[in-house]
Amino acid sequence: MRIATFNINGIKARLPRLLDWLDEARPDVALLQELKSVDEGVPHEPFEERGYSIATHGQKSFNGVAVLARLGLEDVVCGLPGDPEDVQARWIEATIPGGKVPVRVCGLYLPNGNPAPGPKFDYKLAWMARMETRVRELLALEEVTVFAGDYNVIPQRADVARPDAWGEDALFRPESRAAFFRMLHLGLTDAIRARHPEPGLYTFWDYQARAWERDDGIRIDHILLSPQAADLMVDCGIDRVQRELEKPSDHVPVWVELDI
DNA sequence: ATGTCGTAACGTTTACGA
Repeated sequence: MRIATFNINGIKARLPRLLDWLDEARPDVALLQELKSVDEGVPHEPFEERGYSIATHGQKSFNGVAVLARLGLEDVVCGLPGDPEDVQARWIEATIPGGKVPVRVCGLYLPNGNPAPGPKFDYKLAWMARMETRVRELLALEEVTVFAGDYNVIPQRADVARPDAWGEDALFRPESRAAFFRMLHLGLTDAIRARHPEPGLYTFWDYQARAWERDDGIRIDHILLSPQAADLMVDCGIDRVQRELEKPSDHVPVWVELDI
């Protein structure tokens, strides 16, 4: 089973690109971020034609997450638990049935947090604390669980082309990285890092300043695996070529293949 | 050239978020 995450930066602008990618990469499960649309603005037909069930958690203009799965979707949960006041659409969970064992997938779009310090940075850290609580709950079930999405966190210096340019940025500040590693150290495996130790693996290049042409990238889209999922990992990778196509997202897909 | 996108708003341009 191949599970991919892709921050598409706008479903309306990216639909043709997204469908081409689905036809070519054919992931069994796709977790999408930054729909930038309400649920009604996301067409279901093109996905259903391709054999996918779809669940969306949208919001006008900003954020928005979705999950697509060929084998169907069960027990969909929208929104990160822990704060009923939080209206931002950044979290979706679903169970994928049909394999040897069911897989629980969590798709997330973690807050950017800039400028830091400030209220947006406080929101990011509070959101990460809530996510840690949810991760603890799901890990206690000892199931095959995948947490994938745009974390807006650069874990280490090896994950950024120009580390010194990101020193004060919310994506690279010590508080953000510490919160990321607190979750990782609960027993999760960073799929890409487990299999590809080399530096220079990026998932995002800014549209500005010819960042792609200069390979001035950062690794912020991550797939974290529960121990039961990590034991099933066969391969994983970053779909870098997506960045050089016409009208690309500023992110590229990241995928993992599980033996299930 | 405050550099690039995507989205929404009474919109042929501006503001915001990233």
